[in-house]
Amino acid sequence: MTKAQTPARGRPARLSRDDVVAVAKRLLENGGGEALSIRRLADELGSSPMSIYRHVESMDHLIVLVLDELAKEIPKPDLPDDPRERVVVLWLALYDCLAANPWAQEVLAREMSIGPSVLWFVEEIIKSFVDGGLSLKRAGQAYNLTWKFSVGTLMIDQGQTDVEARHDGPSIARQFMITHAEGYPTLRALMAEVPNADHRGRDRYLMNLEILLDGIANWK
Amino acid sequence: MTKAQTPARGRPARLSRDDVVAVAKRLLENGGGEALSIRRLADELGSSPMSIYRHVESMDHLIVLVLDELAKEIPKPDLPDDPRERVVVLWLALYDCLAANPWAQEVLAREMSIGPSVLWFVEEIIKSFVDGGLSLKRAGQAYNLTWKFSVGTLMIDQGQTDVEARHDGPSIARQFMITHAEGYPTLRALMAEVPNADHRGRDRYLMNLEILLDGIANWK
DNA sequence: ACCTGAACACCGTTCAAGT
DNA sequence: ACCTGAACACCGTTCAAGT
Repeated sequence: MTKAQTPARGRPARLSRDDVVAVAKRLLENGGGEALSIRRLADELGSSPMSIYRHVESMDHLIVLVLDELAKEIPKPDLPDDPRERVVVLWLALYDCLAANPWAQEVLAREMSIGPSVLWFVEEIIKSFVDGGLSLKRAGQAYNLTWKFSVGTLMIDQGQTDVEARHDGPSIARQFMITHAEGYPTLRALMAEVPNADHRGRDRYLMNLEILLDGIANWK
Repeated sequence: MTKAQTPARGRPARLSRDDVVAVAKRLLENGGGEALSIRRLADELGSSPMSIYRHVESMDHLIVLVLDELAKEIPKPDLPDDPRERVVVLWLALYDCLAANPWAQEVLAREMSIGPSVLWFVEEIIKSFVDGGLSLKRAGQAYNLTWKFSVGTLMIDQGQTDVEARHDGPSIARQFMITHAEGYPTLRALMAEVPNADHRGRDRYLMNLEILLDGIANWK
């Protein structure tokens, strides 16, 4: 009860950090990365921009807090006995959460960091790699590799979806590609054989993850 | 000579698209992603912000043009006979260019796209996968997988470096991690065994790429 | 202790006008 | 055809003052 020892003094707090973080999260959920700003947050809370800074240090700090709030909500999956299956199940849980919350990727790009609440997943993934036969150090490296691959996947897939939505149609980049493929026979053949190739989505993520795990299993 | 058929009319152009793109690139090289803005660009060119829009459609369009300018400069490596070695050499050339130009990753995160000038690399990588025994479709998928991994690597490594530079010291996220690792035995053991684990750099990228290629070679 | 208003130094983009 | 100035609707953050 250390808190009760300090008697209430000065103006009573109308806002709390939890309020600020909760509203920030709601703004992101409703309007994506662009919807979050200190000023809009203050509007939504009926306060002045500066009152936000009583409760969080900066925009960067706020982002870390919101990401952690999201991480808390990820349902912890049942863990199979087989270590490799466990890695797949754990990564799919993280993938599903991030894929369902595109704003999280946007803010991940702004401040590349994770809060304490994902540590359960990190712990279980590394442990699974160890159970699968890797040394502790190798398991850490394997975790790092799967993390890089997962972030790359989410960023690129979401980035493509965003660009398509903005220009309603294939992105500027894909148009460039189509227009300039003439000189490149393999590329042209590929575009002819699979013209609507789409490398996005959960199934493709799973397939690529399995390839990665094959490579890791083969580690010398 | 179609151009000469239109006689010069109206005010002569003081700016050109090439000028605009060149100065934008210089701003990025000197000051990173934050240094590029339409207004600063106009200042640097001695013009008003609006004159930029005569030569590029928007900020997004400008970013695509600057990235393509960078891609043009990537030296094309000598290609070994062995298809797998070829893939490694090609990806390392792309990695080296992007690792040497951190601003490119920042703008890659803003507008996820590539211009026509990287197509030579894409062509050669996909061709190498085909030469290595993959079907055309599989080769396209393999390219996409290595691209996702590469982008993830660059983003995360650079993101970590940025955050460390801003807070001069371990990032907020890493401090969270250290503080909260108590409940997680594997994590704690890993931090004790390799306290200064650094997963960044060219050697690690190469090592992970080889793991990926092992997994791809194992494709059923 | 907490909150506010005004200000600083910026953004991308649009509009109507100038040469 | 190309460029400009003024304006619109925003940013994050600092400072000094109010309750």
